[in-house]
Amino acid sequence: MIRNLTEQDKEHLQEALIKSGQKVTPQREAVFTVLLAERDHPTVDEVFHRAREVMPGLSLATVYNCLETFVGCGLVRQVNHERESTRYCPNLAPHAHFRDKETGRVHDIELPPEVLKSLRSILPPGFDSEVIEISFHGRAQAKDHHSN
Amino acid sequence: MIRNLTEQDKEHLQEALIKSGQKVTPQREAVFTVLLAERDHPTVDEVFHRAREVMPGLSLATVYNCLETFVGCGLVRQVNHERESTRYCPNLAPHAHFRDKETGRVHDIELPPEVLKSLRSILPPGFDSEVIEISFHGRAQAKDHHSN
DNA sequence: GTGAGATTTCGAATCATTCTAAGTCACAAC
DNA sequence: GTTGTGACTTAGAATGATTCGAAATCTCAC
Ligand SMILES: [Mn+2]
Ligand SMILES: [Mn+2]
Ligand SMILES: [Zn+2]
Ligand SMILES: [Zn+2]
Repeated sequence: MIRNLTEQDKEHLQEALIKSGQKVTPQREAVFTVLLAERDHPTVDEVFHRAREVMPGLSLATVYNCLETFVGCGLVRQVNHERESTRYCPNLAPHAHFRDKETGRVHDIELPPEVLKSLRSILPPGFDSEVIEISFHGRAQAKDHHSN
Repeated sequence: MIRNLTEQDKEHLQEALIKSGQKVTPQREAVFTVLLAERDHPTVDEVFHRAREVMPGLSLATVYNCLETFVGCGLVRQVNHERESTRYCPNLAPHAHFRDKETGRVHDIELPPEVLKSLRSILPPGFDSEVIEISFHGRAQAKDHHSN
């Protein structure tokens, strides 16, 4: 289920952590591994339970800490939908999120550069945006449970 | 500070409530009045304190109830930014939100139909979205504190 | 005016997240 | 090799926005 990190992913993790003056720890590796294993935007609690299977002593606080660290060094994004638990996404390409009303599942939606550009263009002069979050909410036909 | 509702706004409120089988109450009128008075996307707590000035016995639970009712009958929208308290917006035109990193203020950003359309177009077949939320986060030059 | 149902109110409960403080660990300096 | 330092992890308590439960009050059709 939870495969190990590829060499490439391991380097990605190491580089990002070390570049921001932080250490590579077994807990961070385990949490990062969980995030990359499935692209289903897990909650903290879901990450916690998955990571525990491979590292039984891991604490919930540490999962919170790891995820915060990853967000801080740009390894993952937080995804919020209304008042639900925060979810985490390791997809660094620009994309929107679609939350399926029925299943609760969150899907990545590719965001072409020209659409991103047209979105930025609606900002009046003086508004300078660093982050844009786009989220859809509705029904998705369940064609493929591996889709993201 | 808090003006009374115009006849038009009052009718809007009555119509929406009655259409969905609910009653017009003094509390609901007070909360709605507060929402329309300033377009600054207040939190529940802010609505509560403003409405209290005009109706001292009003309870926080009722403010939660009223706002939930209004969202249910389409009179206002909820606005969420990350993990912060939910804010409320009476602007029913399609628009995006811009949260100013420095002031915390939330501004409405007009959303032209063609941009909305280009956004919808990124959804793959089978994805049917009822709600799209777009939020920007960054710095805005404070030209006009009345802007929304 | 009455009664049924909706609404309001207060306080308690929930629950995701953050905080605190103590225990571990990695590793550099001596 | 011991020791010191700072970063990291851990368990549990605290926080705070929101929701729930139950009793009191109001509203409106009859
Ligand atoms: Mn689906
Ligand atoms: Mn501003
Ligand atoms: Zn994603
Ligand atoms: Zn708005």
